[in-house]
Amino acid sequence: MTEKEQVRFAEKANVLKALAHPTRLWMVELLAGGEKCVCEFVDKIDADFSTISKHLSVLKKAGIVADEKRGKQVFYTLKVPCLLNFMHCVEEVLKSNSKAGMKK
Amino acid sequence: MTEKEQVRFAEKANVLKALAHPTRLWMVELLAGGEKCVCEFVDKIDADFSTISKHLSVLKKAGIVADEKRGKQVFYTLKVPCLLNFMHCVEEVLKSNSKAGMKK
DNA sequence: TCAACATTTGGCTATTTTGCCAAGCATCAA
DNA sequence: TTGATGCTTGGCAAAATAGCCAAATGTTGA
Repeated sequence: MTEKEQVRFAEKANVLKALAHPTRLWMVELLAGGEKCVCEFVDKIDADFSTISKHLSVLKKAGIVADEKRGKQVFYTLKVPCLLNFMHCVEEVLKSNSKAGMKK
Repeated sequence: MTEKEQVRFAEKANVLKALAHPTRLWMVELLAGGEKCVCEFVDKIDADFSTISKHLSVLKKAGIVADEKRGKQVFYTLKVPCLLNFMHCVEEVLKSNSKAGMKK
């Protein structure tokens, strides 16, 4: 494996790492329904404002969402809609797991 | 968010977490070309046998790969081919990132 | 200018993840 | 049986991640 390939895999892993958290996954799914401001996330779950903000920042650094400040609020949008199709594939995995009884 | 939904997001996040590692991503891509035994992975990169084995076990627990012992060797196969399409989407993210100059 | 609001950042501890080494388990050949 | 081979597991230290609190920042309305 060349060094270039290694870098490539690391970059892809970073994008996945950003998605690999229950809260962030939930955020991405919410964003699929259109832009949201930070406060909307905070309202919907029981988590610290700062925690939400940090999660959004992780998604942003990974290039998954974009932010835009308007007035006092910051609105986030999903930059990469194809992520939603791919979620279906993750669901496939879960389905196959439950079918298999999924001995851990 | 109901508790059931929370569990669901956690499960999906687990699948993603399993994929969110450079070495494991590389393994999945290799497996896309057909089954491989553990030794084939070890041959191809400079990592401990035990490290490789543990990575494979992570993928297996997540339901992404299946293993089958034949003789002295254990062969792994990709259980969920759709994961490869989804990789294309991850590539999209990278492409969009590099286009944007990607200020961190 | 001041105060309230919306959000981000810094700092910290607790938890999880990684990857190496050594030890353990099967399988097969001699 | 014994030893070699292929792989997994346990244990551990180092590194990365999570989430809370407190403090800092930027924006608007009074």
